[in-house]
Amino acid sequence: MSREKNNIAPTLEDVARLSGVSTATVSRVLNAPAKVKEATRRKVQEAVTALGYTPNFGARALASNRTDTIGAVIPTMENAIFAQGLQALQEELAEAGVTLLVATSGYDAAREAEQIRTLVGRGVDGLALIGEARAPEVYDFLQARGVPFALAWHWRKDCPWPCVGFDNRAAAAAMAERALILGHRRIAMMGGVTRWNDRAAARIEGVRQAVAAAGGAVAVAEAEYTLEAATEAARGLIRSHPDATVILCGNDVLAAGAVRAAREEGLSVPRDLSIAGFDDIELARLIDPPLTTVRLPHRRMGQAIARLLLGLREDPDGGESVVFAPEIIERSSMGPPRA
Amino acid sequence: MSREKNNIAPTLEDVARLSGVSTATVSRVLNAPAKVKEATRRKVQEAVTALGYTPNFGARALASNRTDTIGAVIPTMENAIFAQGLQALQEELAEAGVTLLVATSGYDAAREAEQIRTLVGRGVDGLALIGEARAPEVYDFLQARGVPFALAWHWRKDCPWPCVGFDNRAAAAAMAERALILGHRRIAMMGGVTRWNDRAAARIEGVRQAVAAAGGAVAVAEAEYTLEAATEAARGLIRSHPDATVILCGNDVLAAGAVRAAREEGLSVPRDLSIAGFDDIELARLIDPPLTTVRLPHRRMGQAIARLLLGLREDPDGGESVVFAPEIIERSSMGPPRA
DNA sequence: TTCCTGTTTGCAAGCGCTTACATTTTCAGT
DNA sequence: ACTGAAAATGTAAGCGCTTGCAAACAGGAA
Repeated sequence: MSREKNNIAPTLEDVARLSGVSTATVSRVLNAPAKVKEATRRKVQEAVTALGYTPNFGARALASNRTDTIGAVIPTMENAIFAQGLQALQEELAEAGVTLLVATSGYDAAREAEQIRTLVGRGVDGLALIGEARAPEVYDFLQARGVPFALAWHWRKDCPWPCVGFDNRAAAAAMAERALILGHRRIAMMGGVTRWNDRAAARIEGVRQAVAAAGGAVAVAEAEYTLEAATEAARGLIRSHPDATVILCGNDVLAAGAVRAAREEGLSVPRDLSIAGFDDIELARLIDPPLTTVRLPHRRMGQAIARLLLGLREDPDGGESVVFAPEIIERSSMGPPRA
Repeated sequence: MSREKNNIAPTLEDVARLSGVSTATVSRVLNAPAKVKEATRRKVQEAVTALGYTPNFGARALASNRTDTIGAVIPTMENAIFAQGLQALQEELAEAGVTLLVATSGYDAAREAEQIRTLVGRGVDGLALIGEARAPEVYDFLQARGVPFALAWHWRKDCPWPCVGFDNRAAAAAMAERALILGHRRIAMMGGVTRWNDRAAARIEGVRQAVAAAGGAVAVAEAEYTLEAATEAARGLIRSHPDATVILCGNDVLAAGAVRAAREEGLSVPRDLSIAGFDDIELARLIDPPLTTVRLPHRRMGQAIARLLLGLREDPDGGESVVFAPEIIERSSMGPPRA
C-alpha cells in the first residue's frame, strides 16, 4: 500500500512549526478565528497557504465528533426530479458549510439499508431519505444511533417522522378528479413499480380512491421508469382496455411512453386518448402534445430539506414537517373524452 | 453540541469486550478475515451484529490512510449526461466496495477548486474531474498531494493527464461535415458558455474548423444550458442571421430551445431551418421533430472512469486514457437546406 | 515427552485533530 | 508602576481504528 501520502500532506503540526505557534492555536484560527489575535492569525494563515494545508477530514471528525456532512440516499440520479432537488439541497447546504454525500439505492430496499449504514458510519450529521416505506429495523437503527433524518418527496398526515414533501395520494386524486370533471369515466392508470416505492403506490391509490368515490373503477398497470418499459406497458393497457379514454401516469417519463404507445396504436392524443403526467419535468412541455401534469417545487423542497436537516442538528426534536401544494398544469395532452 | 453519539455508537472496543478478544482481532475479522481462526471469527461476528456495530469511518481513515472513496466534481447534476455517467460510475465503484463522493461546481472554476480541496481533505483515493480547463495551481496541488485523478468527458491528443472521454472537437466537426454534405453553406452554431468549459469551446471550435476547411464561416452564439436561455439566444441568432440554413447546437437542451425559437419565428424545422443537437439525451428522440444529434456511451464512460481510477489506486502511473467514438444519430431535425 | 514451526492472538504506538484546563500576556484602572 | 481580570496561547489527553512486533498456542516430528 502506498503510504506516500503521509510524507506529502502537511499536517497541523507542520503549520504550527512553520508559524511558530502550537497546534492548538492553528486549530483555533481554523475553527474559531475570533479567539486568536489578529497578528497570530495572519501569521498562521500565511503558513497555511504556503504549505497548501488542507485539514484531514477523518482526524477532525474523530476528534470533534462532527462532520459537517449530510447524507442523502435516493433511488437514482437519473430521475430528473431527484437531480434537481439534490442540486438545490446541496447548494443550500454549501451555504452553511456543509457537504452533501449522495448514495443511490436503485429502488432496492436492501441496498438502501446498506447505504444508510455506510453513511452513518461516515458520521453524517443528518440523513435525507426518500419516502417512508422501509423495514422497521432501519428506523430502529437510525434512532439507536441518534442520527437525525427527514423523509423527502413524501408527506402524509400523522407520519411519525419529519417529512418534507407533498401528499402524493391527494395530488394524484386531484388529477383524477380533473379527468372526471372533463367527463372521463373509463380511466386507466399507469404507475411506477410500487414495491418499496410508497410514492408510486400512493399515486395509484389516490387515483383509485377518487375514481371509486365517483362510482368507477380503474385499470392499473405498473412499469419501470424508463421510456421503453412505459411504452410497452402502455401498449398493453391500451390493448386490454380499448375503451379507456384517459391514462393517468405516475410520472412524466411514463406519460411520454404512453403518448408513444398511443401513437403506435394509431390513436391521437388527446382526441382519442387523453394522457396525464406527474412531476412536470422539462420534458413535459417539450414533447408533442405538451403534457398536462402535476407540478411540484422540487428546488424549494430541496432547500426545505436542507433547512430541516440543518435545524435538526441543533435541536434533534425540532423537526417540523413541511408540506408543499401540488399544482395541476393544464397543457394539451388531456382533453374531454371522444364522443 | 450533542455529544450523545459517543454514548450511543458502539466501538471496536465494545465488540472486543463482548466477544472476549482484543480490538486487534476484531479489526482483523473486519479487514482480513483469513487471518483469524474460524471459531473466533464467528464469535466476533455475532458480537458485531448484536451490537449493531458500524466502523467509524474517520478513525479508520486516520489509522489506515485509505478511505475506499473516490470523488467526482461535476458542473451540475441537472445535466442528464452527468447524472447518467455518475450513476454508472457509482455502480461500478460499489462493485469494488468503493464509495463515490459527488460535489458540484456550477461551472465555476473557483468553486471547483474549492470542492477539489474539500474532497482531497476527505482523503479520496482518486478524483474524477470534468474536462481539462482549470488553473495550473489545481494540477500542482493534486500532484503535490499525490492524489490520482482522471479527466472525464474529455479527450485530446497529447493531453498530459489520463482522460476518459471523446474528442469533442472532432465530434462537432463531424456533425458540421454532415451539414455541409447535406448542402448547407450558411451555418450557425449555438454553443454552451465557453468560459472554463473546454468541452463547449471544443465543440464550437470543431464546427468552426470544419466549416472553414470548406471555405465558409460560421455565426456563433453562446447560451447557458437552459431551455429559456437557449430559446432566447437562438431567437437572436435567427434574427441576426436570417440566411442561416442550419443551427448546430452544443447540446440537446440548446437544440430544443432552438427548435422552439424557430417555431416562434414561424420557421418549420427542418424545412426552413435545420437543427442538430449533441449528447442524445432522452429528450432528443421525444421532441418534435426528433433531433439529429451526436450520441456517446455515457454509461460506458462512467464505467471506464471507475476502472481507470480503481487501477490508479494500485499503480499511480498506470493510467491509460480511453477514447470513445461518437456516433451521429440521424433523426429528422436536420435535412437539406431549403431551395 | 520435548522441541520446532507455523498460526493465532494480544500489546501498544501512533494516525491528525480538537478542546478542557493551565499558563502566560495584555492592558485598563488605579 | 502595579494589580487583576480578560484575552491569548500552550499542554496534553484522548477520539476509534490499524498494524508491526512479540507472545502464546497448536500440532507434528523426533
